[in-house]
Amino acid sequence: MSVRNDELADLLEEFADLLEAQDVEYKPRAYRQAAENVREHTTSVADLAREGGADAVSEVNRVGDAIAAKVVEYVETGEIEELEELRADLPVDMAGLTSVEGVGPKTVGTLYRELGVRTLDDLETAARAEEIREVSGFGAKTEENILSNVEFARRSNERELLGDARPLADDIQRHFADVTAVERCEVAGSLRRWKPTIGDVDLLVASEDAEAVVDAFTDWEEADVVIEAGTGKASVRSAGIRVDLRVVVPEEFGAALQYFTGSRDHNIRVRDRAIERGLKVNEYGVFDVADVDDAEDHQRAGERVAGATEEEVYAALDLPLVPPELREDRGEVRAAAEGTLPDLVRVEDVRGDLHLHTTWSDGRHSIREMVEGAAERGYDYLNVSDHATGPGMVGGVGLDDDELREQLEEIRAVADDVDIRVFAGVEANIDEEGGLSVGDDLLAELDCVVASPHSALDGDGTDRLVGAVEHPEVNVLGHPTGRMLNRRSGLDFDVGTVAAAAADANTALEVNANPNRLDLRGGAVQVAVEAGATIAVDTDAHRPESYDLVRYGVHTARRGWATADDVLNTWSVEAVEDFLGL
DNA sequence: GCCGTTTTCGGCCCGACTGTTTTCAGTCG
Repeated sequence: MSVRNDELADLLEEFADLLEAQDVEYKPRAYRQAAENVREHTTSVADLAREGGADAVSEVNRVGDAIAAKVVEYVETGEIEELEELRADLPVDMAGLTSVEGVGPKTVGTLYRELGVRTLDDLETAARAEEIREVSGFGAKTEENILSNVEFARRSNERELLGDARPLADDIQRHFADVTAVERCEVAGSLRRWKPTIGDVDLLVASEDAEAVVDAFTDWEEADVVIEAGTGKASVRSAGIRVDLRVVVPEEFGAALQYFTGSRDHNIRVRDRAIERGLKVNEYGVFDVADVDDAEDHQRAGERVAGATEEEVYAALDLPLVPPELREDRGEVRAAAEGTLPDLVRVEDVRGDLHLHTTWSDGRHSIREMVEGAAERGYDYLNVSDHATGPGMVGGVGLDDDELREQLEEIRAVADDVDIRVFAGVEANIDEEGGLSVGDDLLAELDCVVASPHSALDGDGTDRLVGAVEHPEVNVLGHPTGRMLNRRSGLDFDVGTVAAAAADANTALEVNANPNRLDLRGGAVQVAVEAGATIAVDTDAHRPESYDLVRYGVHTARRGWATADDVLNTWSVEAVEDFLGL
């Protein structure tokens, strides 16, 4: 059983928290940065450990010899001796306790030493017994805050889905559109980079009247709780999601937007480039500090050369604007400097959807309604791809070959009746050996075959997925890992291997736009595109309104550096027919 | 513990906010 990157990253974060609770300096940051890079690494770090040892693991950004050795130790033995010692000194549910708003590693350490608090339950009990306020450095207010935040922490110990957070951000942007003090309002942070899950919603507003903006923010009808409200920033919770607002003056808006969009590693690259040019970049602007004695004297030291817009911030560093989706320190600053940033696919480039369902399987609408919905969006084509029966299909949802033949007739009948091209397809199931759940003769009759894994969604799926993409009748590999965000992590597989096979076999790899999936993820798309594979961005719609989810898929593809040329369903009908061998 | 096209040693981002302090610590982003 392989160890997932997430699991390794969680361990390293626990390491960081335990060290921080002991007042160790600098190491916690090192472990945290290593954890983040392990989590985001596009291949299995455990495999690196097994195949190349500590040397291979230390190739991961911000992972050095010491942490690499610990990763190898964990992969080989299932534990890390030093971590076990730290846990013995501070035997607490660190992740659970620090998930309480306002409770960090140091607080955890103090409350364990003073009150023996080890779990969320202990924390709640101590707060109710009014014991926490007796501890030096704590008071009644802190105790009340802990008590009110424990319950929330218990309910939501996971990150928010992009698909939940983005509509909330859309709503507050509409709210701010009517506030005269707001000159500009943009989403920042990981939400602006369209990460599949986010910690909170970051909003940035340009205004000369910060107080009025903060007031309008806390008055927002969707704000359930005001967490804090200062003169230049404020935080509320809405629908269980934390929303952070920052207000800046217009001439610093671009610099602040760049700064708060991140990622941190991207910003470090940008800052390094500034330093090379005798410039300083921070959230207030770009400053020429070549003639300044002490550039660190104050935040706005030197002559301001940029700040009002992001374009001018990047331009001051001789760079074009880097699209937010690329700001992950995966080579984008170098590409920008060399003028080789990709011309990323856009939502409006999409001309059809190749994966959707109807009442024939588990969809909510008829073939005709799904076709008309696509036509209303202005699509040129769509592929009706209901579930076939087979492994992973429960409750009689999937169609057997006879039913699929029957459905084929109805698809052809509807197709003859409408102006857009309707492909007859299926979503077949990939079994554990990489075979399909539909007969080859029927597959050959269909226009566009989507093959997806729906069962046995753990372990290494490389061979299985290669088998599927090499099947001569398969055109699209649907949601390749089968992951469900916050619920299951899905198959592990070597993206490069599957993508190379897919490129050879003329099979597209799907970015499933459903916000619970976003599968492939951006990092994998980047590897796939580099390997020459074609991408399909599909919504897996079960109703016409779900076609709107396509934006999540497109932005995920953008996170993978995909251009419109890389994405099958931005092509013309004729080009898609050619790809499908029709 | 990590990192380096000025460093293989000596630095590590830092400001806002809150609550507890009576000058600051912890958390968060």
